[in-house]
Amino acid sequence: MAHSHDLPADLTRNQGLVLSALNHSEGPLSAYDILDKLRGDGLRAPLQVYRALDKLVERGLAHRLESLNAFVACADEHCHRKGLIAFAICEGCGKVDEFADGVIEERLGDWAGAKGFRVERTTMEIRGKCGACVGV
Amino acid sequence: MAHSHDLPADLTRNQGLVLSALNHSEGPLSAYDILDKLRGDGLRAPLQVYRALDKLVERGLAHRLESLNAFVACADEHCHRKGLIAFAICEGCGKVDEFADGVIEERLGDWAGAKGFRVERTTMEIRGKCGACVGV
DNA sequence: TCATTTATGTTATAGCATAACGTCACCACA
DNA sequence: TGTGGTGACGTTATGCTATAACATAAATGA
Repeated sequence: MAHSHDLPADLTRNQGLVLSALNHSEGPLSAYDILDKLRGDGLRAPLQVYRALDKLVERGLAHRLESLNAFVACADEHCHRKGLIAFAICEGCGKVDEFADGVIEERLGDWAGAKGFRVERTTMEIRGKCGACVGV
Repeated sequence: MAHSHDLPADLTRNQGLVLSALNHSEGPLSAYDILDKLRGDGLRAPLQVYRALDKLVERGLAHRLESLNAFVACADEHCHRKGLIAFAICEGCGKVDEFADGVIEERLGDWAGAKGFRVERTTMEIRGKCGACVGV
């Protein structure tokens, strides 16, 4: 759902515009979708959007969905969810649900420990139909 | 590691060429990487590669790595691994390790059940450094 | 002050993926 | 025998996603 929390005060203009576009969207947006929404605000080039997205993702204010090549605002109001986040993406309505699971993270850690693999980041994306769309 | 198992007999020429290219590669290949390797065998257009990849992925003989926009041969010799597969991608050497974890799958199922979400497929990709590359 | 860093704007280009068309080989079965 | 369906193939063109390279300007901090 589109939510209306205030943007962090220290965002730059472009970062603020991009985050705001994501916050007001019902679902994920591609960088080019965002650009189209923000042409009226003076943005002209993909790079302006990508640069803003980089910063937002870095700060955890937005997430990249690898399987869609698209971005969503972080669902957590105050945005400090740590560790592995999983996304459930509905193919019906396009909405994305975000959740964390300590057990999954732990299993992953076990596997990595056993293999000597140093985990830097993990993407976990579930595709399917959400409850509302299954009923149809 | 490049391995040398025989290809399934019922692959078409293009599918065989593409799978063979993946089998002989140390790491993931993009569709265009594959195309370049196979120009000598008569392939000319990206679509020829993408069509073959679609079939291979559908049959579980190859996997798509969403976070790389690239593809790998399935690591399982006889290729019938069912359910969720996780990939650990080394940023150092580029190699990909493939594993399955029943517990993770179960946790996912629990979450989905509680939400009424019908899971169709899941991608799980871990980025980091493999044991061999951490030491460096 | 002056050097460093960070954000910005712009053009051009690289890399990934599919649309839309036509052809051909194969196979089931009337 | 032939006829229709299916699935692979080949080709051209195009669209979507992402970054390189270069220039400018503003903020930071020793």
